[in-house]
Amino acid sequence: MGENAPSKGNAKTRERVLQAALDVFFEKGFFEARVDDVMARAGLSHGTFYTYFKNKRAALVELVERAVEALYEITEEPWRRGHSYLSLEQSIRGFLETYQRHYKIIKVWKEASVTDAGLAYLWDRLVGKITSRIQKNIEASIRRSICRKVNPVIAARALAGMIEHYAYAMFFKGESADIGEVARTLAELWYHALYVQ
Amino acid sequence: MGENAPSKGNAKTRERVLQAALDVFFEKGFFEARVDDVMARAGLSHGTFYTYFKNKRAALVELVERAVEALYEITEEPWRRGHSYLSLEQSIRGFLETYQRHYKIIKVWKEASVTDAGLAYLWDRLVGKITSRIQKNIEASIRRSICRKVNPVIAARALAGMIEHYAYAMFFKGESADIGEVARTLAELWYHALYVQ
Amino acid sequence: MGENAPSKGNAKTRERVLQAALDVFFEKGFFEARVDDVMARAGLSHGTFYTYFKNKRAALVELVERAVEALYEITEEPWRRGHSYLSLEQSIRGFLETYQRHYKIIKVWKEASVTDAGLAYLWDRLVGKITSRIQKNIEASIRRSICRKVNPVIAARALAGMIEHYAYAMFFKGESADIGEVARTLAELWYHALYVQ
Amino acid sequence: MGENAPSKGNAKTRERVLQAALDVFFEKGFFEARVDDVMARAGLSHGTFYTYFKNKRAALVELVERAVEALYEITEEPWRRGHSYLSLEQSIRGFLETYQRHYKIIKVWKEASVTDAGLAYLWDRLVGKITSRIQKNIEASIRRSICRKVNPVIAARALAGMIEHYAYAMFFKGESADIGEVARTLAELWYHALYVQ
DNA sequence: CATGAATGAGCTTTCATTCAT
DNA sequence: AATGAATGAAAGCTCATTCAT
Repeated sequence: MGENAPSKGNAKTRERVLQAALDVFFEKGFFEARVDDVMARAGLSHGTFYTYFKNKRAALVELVERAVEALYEITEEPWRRGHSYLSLEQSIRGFLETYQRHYKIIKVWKEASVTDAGLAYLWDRLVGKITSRIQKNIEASIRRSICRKVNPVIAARALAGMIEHYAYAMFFKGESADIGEVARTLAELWYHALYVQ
Repeated sequence: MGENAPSKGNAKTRERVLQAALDVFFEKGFFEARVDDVMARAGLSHGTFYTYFKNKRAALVELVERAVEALYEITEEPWRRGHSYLSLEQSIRGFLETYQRHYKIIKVWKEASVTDAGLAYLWDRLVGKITSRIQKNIEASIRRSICRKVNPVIAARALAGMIEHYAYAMFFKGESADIGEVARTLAELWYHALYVQ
Repeated sequence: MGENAPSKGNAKTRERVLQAALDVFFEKGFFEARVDDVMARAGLSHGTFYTYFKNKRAALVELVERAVEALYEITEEPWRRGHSYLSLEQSIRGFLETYQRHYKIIKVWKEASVTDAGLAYLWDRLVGKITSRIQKNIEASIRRSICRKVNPVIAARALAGMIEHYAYAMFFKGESADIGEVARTLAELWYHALYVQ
Repeated sequence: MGENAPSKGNAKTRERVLQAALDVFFEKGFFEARVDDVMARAGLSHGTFYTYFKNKRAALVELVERAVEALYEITEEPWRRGHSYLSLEQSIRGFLETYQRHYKIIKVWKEASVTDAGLAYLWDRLVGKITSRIQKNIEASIRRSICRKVNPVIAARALAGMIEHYAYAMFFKGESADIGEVARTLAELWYHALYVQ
């Protein structure tokens, strides 16, 4: 990306603009959102936006980059603690909670990705990281014969996709919202899909 | 939607415009596509577009509505022939093939859905139809005790989402493309996720 | 230059826009002139400008290119008919008249050249063409010993510059405006500057 | 002009700003130069500019006014020592050297004059002073019959313009740069253009 | 029906200038 | 005196849509 902001201005104002941008992007949609709307929300003048960001996209990119860092935490811990159903449920729940914590930026991010290859790539890379971790897990399990002999590439993508898709539907389509039960059910499906018994 | 085109004009020309619209929307993206581009592709003048469609969106809606009809075929046949692994694999394969057959309009549709609630609703309704059918299937299976006792709403959404997500990634992100193997793996995951043994 | 206009639109309207552009550029100056001003003068809407020209500069370039063609006539005929004082006077008078005929675009052209290297180049090329013709003339005259032994490069530039400078001052600074007398005096200076007796 | 700077602030800082302004105006052109650029060059903050100058133009005007004083030296000495070819050559050479010594501000000045009547007037007044001195010289020479009977107003303007034009082309268009030879040739042309023998 | 010239609302961006600190 | 964040007027340009021919 690298087209980020001029390093001018006041850090607090910058924060104010970013927060306003996130809110407005989320509420009106990134494409519908006007720089004017953002700055009105921030209580600043239109021109000030350009003290901090090259353009509307640059503000989004900065928001996304911050989220990326936070979201990488998802790819770190989980799946480490064995392949028990329990650890799986905790991992899935963790994912859903992180997703929820960042749902505003995720919504805007995915919206913008539709016409912005750079942003789409960032998302795909994040998903890819998670997926390949799952894939390695499956491969190890197959080697240890505690898992069915499925194509690990396809299986990893399918199961990761199942979770991602559900999270999206749950938070943005207003579907079943009890994270606990969702995590339990998804973990159960996942567990039995792969593991014998 | 109800904002359909006046049924004026020559049917063949209308067809020509629609086909051009589909191609251009697919290639440039719906938002980037200009009415100009569409009509240049159709070999007609810019203004003629508005003889057939109220606006750019109306052409897309018409394309989507046609696809909806065709896509309902997915919701008809499958899952009917028992709950064998085999019928599942055939159903999934059928879904993937239908998805592939309509991939152009699906791509545009999903792209536009991001900022167009009406189009998003149409997709959700289609998915909902499939999902509720799956849900009923699961409920029946549970009743007949041939299936784990999972939350049928969540499970149906998750598994339907898994397939939909995979199809999207496969056709639009250029991932693993051997439909046969994909269908086999997805069916296997699904089958074991739900059915005992 | 080559960044000219879209080949769309009506030829008469294009002409109307160009004429309005020339007038407005001349009156307000190229930099001060707004596309709005031009189109108001043309009695057309703002947006229409962009049917015909990529931007403000493109309209100027088209005006300049037309002038260039006309101005090349200056470089064709003159200085051919011998080196008599009379032919010199006629040539200078011809130059001044042509300059006057195109004074509007010349003023705008020179103004814009200040910050536009492309336009400056076009003017320099035109002047260069005239100058090198004069230079060859001087060289020939020296060879035939009917002219003083001056550096022909410097002399040609100096004399061409003298005429160009005078034309500019005369038409834009409101100085002595009797073309006949000016041409006679300039010719006399030029003639004696070079030719013996 | 009369819009001069308030004589506030520290004289050394003022000097620093002016020097930076001259350099930046020269390098980027007056219109392209940003107050930001000037102050960055001066190693001062943007806002400080307005402690010393009312606006961007005021800084240029101050630079020009200083140059005007220095340039009036051109109008003082020369042409005094008789009408010999030698004194003429020395005068022209002196002009070229003075022009060269101030070439930075002259370039900017002439650039800005294109859209700034006040600055154009200052230049014209300077040129006018030189020209009228030449004119008087010619008139005296005609009275003493050592010079052809030309229109002294036109001749003075033409010859002064020739020198000015050449200086401009020489220093800003990168043409023939040996001042000695140029002065010699220009003096020769001028001398014979006017004086018999 | 087809045409394509004309429209104009609406967005993005720039930067000289101000002014509280 | 110096700072630099904030301002906001102003301009350029795009393109979906209209409508006279």
